[in-house]
Amino acid sequence: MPTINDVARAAGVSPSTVSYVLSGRRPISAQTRARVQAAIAELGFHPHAGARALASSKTNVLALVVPLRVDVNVPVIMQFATAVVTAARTHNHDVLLLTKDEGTSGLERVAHSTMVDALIVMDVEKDDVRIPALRRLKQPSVLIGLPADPAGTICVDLDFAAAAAETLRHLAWHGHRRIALVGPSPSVYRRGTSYAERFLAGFTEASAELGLETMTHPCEPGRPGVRDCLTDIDAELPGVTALVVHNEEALRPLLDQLRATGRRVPEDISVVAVCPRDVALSMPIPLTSVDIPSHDVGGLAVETVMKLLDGRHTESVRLLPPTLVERDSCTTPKP
Amino acid sequence: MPTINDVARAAGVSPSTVSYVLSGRRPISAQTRARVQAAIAELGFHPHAGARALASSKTNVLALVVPLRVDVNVPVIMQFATAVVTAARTHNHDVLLLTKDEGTSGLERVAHSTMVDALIVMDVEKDDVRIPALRRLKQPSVLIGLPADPAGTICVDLDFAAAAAETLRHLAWHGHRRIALVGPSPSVYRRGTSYAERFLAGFTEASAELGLETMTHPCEPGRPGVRDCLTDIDAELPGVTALVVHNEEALRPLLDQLRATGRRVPEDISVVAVCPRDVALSMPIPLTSVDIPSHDVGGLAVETVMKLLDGRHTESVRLLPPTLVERDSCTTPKP
DNA sequence: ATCTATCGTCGAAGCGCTTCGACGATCCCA
DNA sequence: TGGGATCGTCGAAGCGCTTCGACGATAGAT
Repeated sequence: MPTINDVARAAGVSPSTVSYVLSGRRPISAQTRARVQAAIAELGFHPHAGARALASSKTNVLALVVPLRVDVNVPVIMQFATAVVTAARTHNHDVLLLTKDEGTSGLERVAHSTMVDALIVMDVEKDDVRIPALRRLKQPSVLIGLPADPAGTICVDLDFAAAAAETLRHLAWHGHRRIALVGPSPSVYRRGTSYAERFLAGFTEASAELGLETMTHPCEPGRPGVRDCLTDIDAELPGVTALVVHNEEALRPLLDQLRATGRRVPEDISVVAVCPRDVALSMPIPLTSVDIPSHDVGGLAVETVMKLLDGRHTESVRLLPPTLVERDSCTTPKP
Repeated sequence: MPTINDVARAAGVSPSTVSYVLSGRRPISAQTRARVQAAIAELGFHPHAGARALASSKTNVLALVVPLRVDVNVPVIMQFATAVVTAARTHNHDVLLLTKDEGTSGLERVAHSTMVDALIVMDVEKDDVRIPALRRLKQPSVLIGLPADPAGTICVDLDFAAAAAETLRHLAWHGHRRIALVGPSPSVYRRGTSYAERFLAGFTEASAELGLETMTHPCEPGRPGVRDCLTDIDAELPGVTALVVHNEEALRPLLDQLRATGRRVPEDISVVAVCPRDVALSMPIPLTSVDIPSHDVGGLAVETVMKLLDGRHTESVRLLPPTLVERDSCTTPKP
C-alpha cells in the first residue's frame, strides 16, 4: 500500500502538497496538480482512513441504527437503510450499521471511540431512552421519527397526522360518512412508537372537522386478530362503508377476510391503506394508498446530517407531506 | 475526550502500560491493572478508533455487501444483515454497510483505504465480477452463496441441492409420484444466482434416484405468472399431486390460485415450500417447508471471517444441511 | 552464590495523514 | 517603482495509539 510520501516522492513534491491536491484546501498550480494526480493513479494510492481520521477528526462515516426486531415492517426498514446508504455515498460517506438492541451503549461506543461523524437513529419511541444519550454526544444526530419531546433533537419523518387527514378527506370526497381505522397492533402503541399516535390523532381531528362518523381500533397481527377487529368494527359502527388501514401486516389477511365474508372491495367496502407503494401494488387489488416514502425520508435524514456536519442551521422537526395515490380499492359507496 | 496519556497520568503509569492493560498482550500486575482500570472508568476513556487502526493495522470493522435491489427476498436479506451484525458484535467487530450496486469499486474503496479488516459479500452470482477483485484485496473475504468457480474463495450457504432432495424424499415418503417444481423467476436464473441452479440440479437428480415423475418450471412474479405456471404444469404433468415451491414471492398468489380453482391444500394437492420459517408460518395454512436459515448462514459467515482473521485454516466451501419441518400443507395423495 | 529466565514497566519510535506557519515569487494598485 | 496581497509550495508538528527493545527486579536452576 503506497502512502502519501510515496506519492510525494514520485511527483517530486512534498507530502503536504499531495494532501492539498486531495483536499483542495489550498491553491495548487495546474501542472503540479496534474503530476500529483498522475502519481496517485499510477501508484494506486488510497489515503488510509484511520490516519485521516486521526489527523483531521473526521471519519466520513455515519452510524445508522436500525431496529432488528423481525416483526413488522422489515421491508420498510430495509428501504430506509438502502436510502441512507445511497444518499450517504453521494456525500462521500459510508455507513456503519448498528442494531437498536445494543441500545444506548452502542451509540456511546461508536461515538466515543470516534468511529463516526454523526448518527441516524430509526424507530424512535415516544420517550426513547437513547435521546438523552444522544444529546450528550459530541456528534450530531438525526432521528427518523418523533419523540414526545423533540426539543434539542433533529427529527425527520412522514407527517402521519396529515396522512390520516388525507385519507379521510379522500373518502369523504367519495361520499363516505362511516369510516373505521384499522390501526397497528396494541404492542406498537404500547411501545410508544409515535407514528401510531400521530396518525390516530390526525384521524380523530380530521374526522371531527369533516363531521364524519368514525371509530378506531388497533389490530393484532394474524388472521384471528383481523377477524376480531372486523367483528368489533361491524358491531360498533354498523354500515361502515370504508376502512383506513394503518397496519401493513394486517392488510393481506384483512382483504382475505373481507372476501371470505362476501364483501367485495371496493364495491361493498372501500379500503385506503397507509403503506409503501410496492406493498399497495402487491395486493390482490392495487390499493388506493398514502405512501410511506422511505426513500425520501432516508435521503432527507442524510441531507440533514450533512447540513449539521458543516455547521449550517436546520429546523428541529421536518415532516414530509403525505401523498395519496388513487388506485382500485376505493369508490363511492352504494346508497 | 480523554486520551491514553490522560489515563496514564491519572494512574501514575506510562501510556504503554495502559495499552497493555487494554490489550492484555503483556503481563501487568494486579494492582497496576486495577489502578489503570479505575482511571479509565473515571475519565470515561474510549480509545480512538482511527489512532488504533493506524497503529495496529486493525479496524475491527467488517464490510457487508448487500443487494439493494428491492425485488424479492428483502426480509431474507435483512435477516442476513442482522445476523451478521449480531455475530460480529460478539467478536467485538462493527459492520460497514455497502450496497452491491457500488460493485467492484466499492469493495476496493473500503479495502484500499483500510476501513475494514474483512468483507462479507451477499448475493453472489455464478460468474460474479467482484470475485477477481476480492482475490486481489489484502483483506480476506467470505461469500454468502456459491460462484461457478469457488477456487480461491471462501463460501458459505445453505445446501440447496440437498434441500431439493429433502423435499422430494419427504413427498415420496408420503406416497407422491408426480411432482412439479415451481422455481424462481426466469430473471433469477438469468442473473446467474447459483442457488436456483443448485436447487434445480438437486431436484432433478433426486427425482431420478427416487424414480419419480417430475417436471420443473420457472415462475414469473405476480398473479398472471403463477396462473401461467400452473396451467403449464397441469398440461405437462396431468394428475400432479404435489408442488415444491422455491419462490417466496409466488407462494401467496399460488395458494390463492389453487383455492380459486377449487383445489384444496393439502387434500387435493400437497405443497412444500423453500423459504424462511416465518414466511411459511404466515401463509393461510402453515406450510411444510425447508427453512432458509439466514441467521445461521450469517453467523457462520462471521465465524469464518474471524477464523481467517486470526490465520486459522478453513475449508473453501461450507454448505449447511437443510432442515425440513412438517406442517399442514402436505399429506398422502388420494388414490 | 552465580547465571539465566521471566515478570512488570518504561521510553521512544513510528503508523499515515492534515494543517499551520513560513517563505519566495508574482501581481496589482498607488 | 515600491509596498502589500495573493499564490504556490514546503517543513514540521502533531493526531492517539501500539509495539519493540530495554532494564531493573524477582525467581528458579545449577
